[in-house]
Amino acid sequence: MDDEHGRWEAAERLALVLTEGGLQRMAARTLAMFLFTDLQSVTAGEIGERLAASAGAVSGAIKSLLAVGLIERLPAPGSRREHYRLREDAWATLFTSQNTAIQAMLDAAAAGIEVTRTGDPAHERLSRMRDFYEFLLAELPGLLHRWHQHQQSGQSAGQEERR
Amino acid sequence: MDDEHGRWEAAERLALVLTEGGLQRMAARTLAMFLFTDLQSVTAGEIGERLAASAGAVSGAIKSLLAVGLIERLPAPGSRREHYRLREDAWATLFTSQNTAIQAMLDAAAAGIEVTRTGDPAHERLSRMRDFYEFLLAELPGLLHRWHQHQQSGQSAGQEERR
DNA sequence: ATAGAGCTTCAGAAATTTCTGAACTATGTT
DNA sequence: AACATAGTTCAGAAATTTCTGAAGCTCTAT
Repeated sequence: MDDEHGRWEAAERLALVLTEGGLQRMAARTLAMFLFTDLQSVTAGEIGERLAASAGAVSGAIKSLLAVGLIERLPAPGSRREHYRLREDAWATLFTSQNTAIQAMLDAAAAGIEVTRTGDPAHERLSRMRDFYEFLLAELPGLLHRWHQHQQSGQSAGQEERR
Repeated sequence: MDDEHGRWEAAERLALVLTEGGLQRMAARTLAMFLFTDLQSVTAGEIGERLAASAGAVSGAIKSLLAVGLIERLPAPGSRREHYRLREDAWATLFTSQNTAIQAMLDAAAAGIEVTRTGDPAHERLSRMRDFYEFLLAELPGLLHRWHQHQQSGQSAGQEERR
């Protein structure tokens, strides 16, 4: 533990996983940095320095992470530099963002059902697809609810610090 | 309904959604074609014709769809052309394929926990991340089980007929 | 007010992904 | 056995994504 080299290597590895998952490259690296830093909050400059990226690239990454709600801007301590940090519910948010993908699939299926005739193979197939995504969408709220309960009931990794 | 133009437009639209979700472009278009065709099975040639794509591109797309288990090769009727069709459980498979992504996140978190010291902010953050993905992974089997039950009990979520 | 640090935007460069076309392999037909 | 059709592979072309660097804007402190 406490292996500085291993830490950033692990961070970059996580960034790759996030990229596969659909995040843009620099956004993924930035998110990983937020996770692996020991600072309570970081500035754009610090991110750029650690990732060896231009200010422009960092700016874009922060913008997109803010947009999807994974990080938040801290009420400025009073200074020139903006401070950001990972949001408390970042993981649930990241997971939930797939709801929109599921809804999009549902819509696509519905559109297909509209333009095909009842009984046609395509119509049947699309109906099954719609059923699945409808089911999935209906299950998600309960799943997140169980997560919050699970969290409340003080499981492992419990001791939070505040700031 | 039964609008040939609208049908393929809807198919291409679904392909875009699938692409956002991480599928390669041609694989996504091919999968959409499998969904929207009225044929019970299709050949590589038919796909290439409909999508106006080269045989090489189609070959690659089929290969990758087979690899993730979304389509299957039909026991050749006896001929030269290979026939393929969408697998019955394609949607559950597509959904489940995210399990590997979740496992990858879990592994990345674990790696980070290894190289940080207990009590460090990063260590705490990574622990919370691990907790979430552990929870998620544990929930998935139950969710798929409920889907299969839901399916059995024949409620096709609406006014569709069965076949 | 002015200076200057930090941030954003954007055009063009660089890197990556994706597709085509042609050569090659395999298989069924005559 | 020879031919022809279906499918696969792969190098290079095309398209797309992503990043840099520079210009411009904003806001704090002097």
